[in-house]
Amino acid sequence: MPQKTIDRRIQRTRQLLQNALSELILQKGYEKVTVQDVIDRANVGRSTFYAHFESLDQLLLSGFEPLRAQFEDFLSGAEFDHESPWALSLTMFQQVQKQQGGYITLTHIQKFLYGYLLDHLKMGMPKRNKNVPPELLAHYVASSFIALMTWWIDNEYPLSAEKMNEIYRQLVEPGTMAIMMGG
Amino acid sequence: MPQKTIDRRIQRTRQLLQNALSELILQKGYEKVTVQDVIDRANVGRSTFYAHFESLDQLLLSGFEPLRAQFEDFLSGAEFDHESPWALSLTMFQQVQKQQGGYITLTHIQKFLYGYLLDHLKMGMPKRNKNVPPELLAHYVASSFIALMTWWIDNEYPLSAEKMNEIYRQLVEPGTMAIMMGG
DNA sequence: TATGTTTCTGAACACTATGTTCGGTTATAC
DNA sequence: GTATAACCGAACATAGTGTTCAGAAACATA
Repeated sequence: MPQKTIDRRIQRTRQLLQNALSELILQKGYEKVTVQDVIDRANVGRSTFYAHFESLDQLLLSGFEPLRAQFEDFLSGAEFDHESPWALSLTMFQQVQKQQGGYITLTHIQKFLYGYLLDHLKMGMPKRNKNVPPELLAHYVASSFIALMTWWIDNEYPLSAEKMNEIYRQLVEPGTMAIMMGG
Repeated sequence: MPQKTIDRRIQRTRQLLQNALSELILQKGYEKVTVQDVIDRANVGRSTFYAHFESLDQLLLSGFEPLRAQFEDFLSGAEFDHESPWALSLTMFQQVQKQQGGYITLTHIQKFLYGYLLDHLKMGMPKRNKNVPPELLAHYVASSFIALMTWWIDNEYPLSAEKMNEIYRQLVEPGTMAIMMGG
């Protein structure tokens, strides 16, 4: 049973922590950020931090939640059941650029995407071709996507999302299709 | 001016530390290994560790050195100047499997490979096609390779190096060639 | 605006790890 | 055999983690 309203202090605290983490990640990279850094910058008590999150990872994930939920909705929507998995990529490029997600979250997107692709590949792939495990194919398609996304973010979005998506498909689709149709 | 012989104690200490690190990585993954773990298992004094390496990362890198040097030799050899970059991949699969390098070192291989590919792509690519930056192409080819390698290692080499190489080329070559020839 | 509840605070604590220092011990090269 | 270089390990300073708890502050609600 969800609360009607959430205590303003809670919202405030979480927001402060998330903002502090974001800024610190930009400054020195996630690996080097400590809980101490975050609570210092957010000006929040140590115990308060642990009352809300049990680790830095959790705090990071909590910020990613809206984006993740959005993708989940999108992926479970009926509209794409009969489309190929490729229909996803453009939206993903666009969403990531819009939200300026940063590549910190890409790991999570990758896992998510992998699971999705694996399902769809298992359905859509003929039984032949034991040669190439669907897990490998899904891993490749997801990894390639993340690779392009990483380059794109690192270089501060030098091309449009549409162009990136076009390149992605040009690169990945031919080889994948060939193998799926029975290499 | 390099030493004629290296003090046996030095060799012994470094070997012990490297072995200890390898074993610990297999047991619990690099991220969770501490200096304390390493010196305990190697049975080496704390100060001794720091006399040889200034961090765990350095110790890790030192173990990677032979493999890296080998690749460097290989890549700078004349024999492949007129071959396509694809000639590399099989050897790499084979080498990594032989040396049981583990994916810890893959980051370094990737950087290395990226530089190599970028050089060769800039040479071999017509001037047309400003659309797709060679940096992106090199990044993609290197990343895909690392992706397949990662999957292969994670799953404990379920396919032969030859088979992996074949799949890699089937997946990556068509799209890449199409773009290089002027997508 | 009074009240009971929830949240925040911050200091104290136990713990784990890092990296340095230094006097004493041991192995090695020659 | 001896000088030297490497090793040892305990002690120390530093820094981070995660927990606890009593008191202060903010909040929702009526």
